Amino acid sequence: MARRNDHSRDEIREMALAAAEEIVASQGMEGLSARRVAQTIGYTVGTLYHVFANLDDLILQLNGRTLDQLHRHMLEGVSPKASAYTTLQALGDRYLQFASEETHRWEMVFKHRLPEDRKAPVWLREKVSRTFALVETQLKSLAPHRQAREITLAARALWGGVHGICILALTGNLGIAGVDSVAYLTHSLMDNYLAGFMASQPGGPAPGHNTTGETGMDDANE
Amino acid sequence: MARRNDHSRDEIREMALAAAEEIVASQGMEGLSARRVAQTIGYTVGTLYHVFANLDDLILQLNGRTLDQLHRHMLEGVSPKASAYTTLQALGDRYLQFASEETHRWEMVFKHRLPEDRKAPVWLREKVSRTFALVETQLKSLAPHRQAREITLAARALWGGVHGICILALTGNLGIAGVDSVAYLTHSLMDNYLAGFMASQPGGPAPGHNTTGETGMDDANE
DNA sequence: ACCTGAACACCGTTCAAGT
DNA sequence: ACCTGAACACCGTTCAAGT
Repeated sequence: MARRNDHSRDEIREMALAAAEEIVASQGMEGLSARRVAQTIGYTVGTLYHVFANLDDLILQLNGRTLDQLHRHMLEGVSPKASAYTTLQALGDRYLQFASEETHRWEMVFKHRLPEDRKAPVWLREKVSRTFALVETQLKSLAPHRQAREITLAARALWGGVHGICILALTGNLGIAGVDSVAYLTHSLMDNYLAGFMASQPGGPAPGHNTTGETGMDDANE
Repeated sequence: MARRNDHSRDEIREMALAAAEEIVASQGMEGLSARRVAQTIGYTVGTLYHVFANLDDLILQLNGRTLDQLHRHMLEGVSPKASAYTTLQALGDRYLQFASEETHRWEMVFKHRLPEDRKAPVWLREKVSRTFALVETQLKSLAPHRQAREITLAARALWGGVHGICILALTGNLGIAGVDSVAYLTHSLMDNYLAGFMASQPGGPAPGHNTTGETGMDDANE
C-alpha cells in the first residue's frame, strides 16, 4: 500500500504512544503488544520499528510520560503557603491518588524490566529522582539542622515506604480494600516516621524519646 | 513415544516445579515458559497441562514455595530471648537478605498478575499474611497497651514500608547500590517509625468514622 | 523515502490420535 | 491411562520488495 506521508515520523510516534497509553490504562501492560498498537493506529508492525528501536523502547517512552504526569499531579497538590509537614502529607496523598486512579500505568513504571540487567536510561531515572527531590525539599525545611546526606536518605526511606504500602495495597497483598484504608496506612507511616525523625538526634541511629507524647508537627514549618 | 509410567503424576509435578524454580532464579520470570519447563524435564508441553491447569497455576504453586522459604528464612533469624525491638530489626534484615539473594523469585511473588482481576487463591494470600503476623506479634509485645486493630494496621504500614524500600532499591529505582545501603534505609524507617509509634498516644488521629457502631475488629485477644 | 507483508523463531493452550 | 505431536491463535523482530 505504502501510504506515504500520511503522517510524519513524529506524528506516527505520537499516535503510537497515545494508543499504547490507552491499551495499558484499560487492560494493563499484559494487553500491550507491538502488533496491537500498530493495528490501532492503522499501520503495520514494521512501521513501528522504524519509529521505535523495539517494544522496550516504546514502553520506556510511555513510562516517561507517566512519570511526567505523576510529577505534575503531585505538584498540583501543594500550596506554597502550607507547612512542610502539611505539604509532605499532601504529596503522599497525591501519590496514592495517582497510583489508585492510574493503577495500570503507574504499575508499569515499576514493573517493567529491561532484558538482562540493561539499566534504564538516565533521562528516565532522573524523572524518578525528581519525585524524591520533592520530598527532600520538604524534609529539609522540616529539619534544617540535618545534614544533606541524612535528608537524602530519609527522603528515600520515607518515600520508599509510601510506595511499598501503595503497591502492596493496590495489588491486593495487604488484605485491605479502598483508598481510604490505604491513606490511613500511609498517614500512619508518615506521621510516625516524621515524629521519630524529628525527635531523634541528628547523626545518631538511635531512636530518641519523646516524653511529651505530642509530636507538635504543625508549627514546624519553614 | 508414550513413555508411560516413567514418573508418577506427583513426580512430574515436582520435577516441573523444580525446573521452573531454577529457570526463574537464574533468568527471571521473563525466561519462564511452559515449553521450556517441559523441555527441561523431558516431557511435552501437553503433559504439563495434565498436571497444571495452566502456566498461571504453575506460577502460583511456585510463589507458594517461595513464600514458604521466605517465611522459614525470617523465622531462622529470630531468637526467642531477643527483645521485640531486636526481633523486628532481625525480621527486617532477613526479609531484605532473602529479597537480595533470591531477587528473581521474590520479585515474581509480587509481580505476577492473574488475568482480568481474578484474585489469588486463599492459600496463597494466607502465606503472605503469615509474614505480617510475625511482625504483628512483635509489635504487640512492644506496645501492649495498643488495641489489636492498631497493631494490625501498624504492622501493615511498617512492613509495607520495608517492602517498598526493598523493591525500589533492588529494581534500581532508589539510586543506591549494595545491600548495606538498603539495610541503612530499612533501619532508618523502622527506627523512626517505631520511635513515633511508641511515643504517640494510642488511638490517635484515625480518619474514617464508624456510624454503625460495629467495629468488626477482633479485640478478643486470645 | 516510506511502508508493507512475509518470514523466522518463539509463545500459551487444546485435543485427537497413538501406545 | 498416559503421553505425544500437531494445530491454532498469538507474540517480537527483521528485511527484501514494492510504490
